[in-house]
Amino acid sequence: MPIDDRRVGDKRPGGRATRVRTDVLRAAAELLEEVGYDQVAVEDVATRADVHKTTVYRRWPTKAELIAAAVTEHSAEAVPIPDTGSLESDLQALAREVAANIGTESGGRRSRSIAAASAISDELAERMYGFWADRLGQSAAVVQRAIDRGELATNADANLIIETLIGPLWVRLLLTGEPITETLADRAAALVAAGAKAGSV
Amino acid sequence: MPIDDRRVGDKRPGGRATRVRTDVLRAAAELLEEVGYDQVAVEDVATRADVHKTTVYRRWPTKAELIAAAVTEHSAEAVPIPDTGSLESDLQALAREVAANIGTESGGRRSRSIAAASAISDELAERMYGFWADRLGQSAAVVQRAIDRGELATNADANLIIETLIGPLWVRLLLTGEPITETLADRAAALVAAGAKAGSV
DNA sequence: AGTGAAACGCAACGCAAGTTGCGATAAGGA
DNA sequence: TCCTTATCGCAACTTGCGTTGCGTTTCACT
Repeated sequence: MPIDDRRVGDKRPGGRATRVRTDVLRAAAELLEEVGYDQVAVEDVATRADVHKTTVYRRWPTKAELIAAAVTEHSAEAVPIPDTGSLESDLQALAREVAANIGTESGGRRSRSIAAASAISDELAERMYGFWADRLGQSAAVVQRAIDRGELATNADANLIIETLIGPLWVRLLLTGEPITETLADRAAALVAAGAKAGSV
Repeated sequence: MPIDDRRVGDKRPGGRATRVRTDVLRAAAELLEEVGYDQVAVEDVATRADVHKTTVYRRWPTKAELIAAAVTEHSAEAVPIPDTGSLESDLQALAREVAANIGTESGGRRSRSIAAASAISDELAERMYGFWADRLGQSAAVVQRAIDRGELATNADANLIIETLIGPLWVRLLLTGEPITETLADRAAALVAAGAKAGSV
């Protein structure tokens, strides 16, 4: 259970406590993208945030908690859900978005660390699961709109379609290590869109 | 670079050295499936294998190397590539196979640890990439056969199709944590098969 | 059987992660 | 402004991973 439950609206929203919190999370996110989860030392995070090691450990009991907090803080920012008018282009936009996020050197390192979190501890895994279920659930809206437009049958599996769309990107990131390009995103989107439509006939 | 380059045909294939090797790798694989990567202590592996901690460290310089060796040893065993006569059923068989491997409690823990390896060190990641590239490359044969049969266009992207097939399974394992069932495998196979055929028109 | 080389067991060590107690400081309200 | 409380800095400590040196055992080959 994270000690860090400070949010906007708490007792001291604008004081030192909040500044320390944001500084530490930012430093953690930076280091994560630079060297990867395993190479991140909590003490280095503290140093970069101009804070003492003890302070970090008091807020986030373990390195895993700290990284999880930093990642969710960063990723919770913007989740643009495309609405271009057709399933193909919506899926393409989604896939390109994911590819842009995990396809870069730093983004890849960050994303790999996220995935690795589920292997660290079951408790941490649960937190990440909730995060992703929510995020993919939001993306599923494009499928629902396609159903509403009559592009897909009413029984189309929105979750499966989204999971299958981003699947090859994550497989490349975590398993084969092959490059994650915009072209790949486009092809995956075309493949999944075609399959979804064909399957819903 | 792993010290462990002993193979069948080496200097002392039947002696203590080989027994130690197999015992340690088996113990490591067991513990990995029981508690997950992060909770595996090298000393515990040594104890379970009735071997001293030092011996393990001499063969495998780091915990990551040890786990990687244990995993590849286990996974390199059987890779049945289905050949049922149609793309749909071949993809279904492949997906079911993967689902059976990563869908169980222990298999899931093992697979998560494999994926986490790419976040541990770049060197270790390279090893795993090679392993998976080879494995998925073998699976791509079913797509090639479909092309040969005329089910798919000659320019069908075999790698993409395989990556998209297993994608949703791995996404569930690593991101959303949702159950990985045979039904899911069947649906993913149907979706990808339909998409591959539609896209190749 | 004997012999050199390789591998193992054992104990001790170095090092970094994570913890704890206490004094100092900053925030919010009277 | 003053006072209470929460938070931080600091230093010392504990713990466990990974390492090293050395004596002992086992293997493969005469």
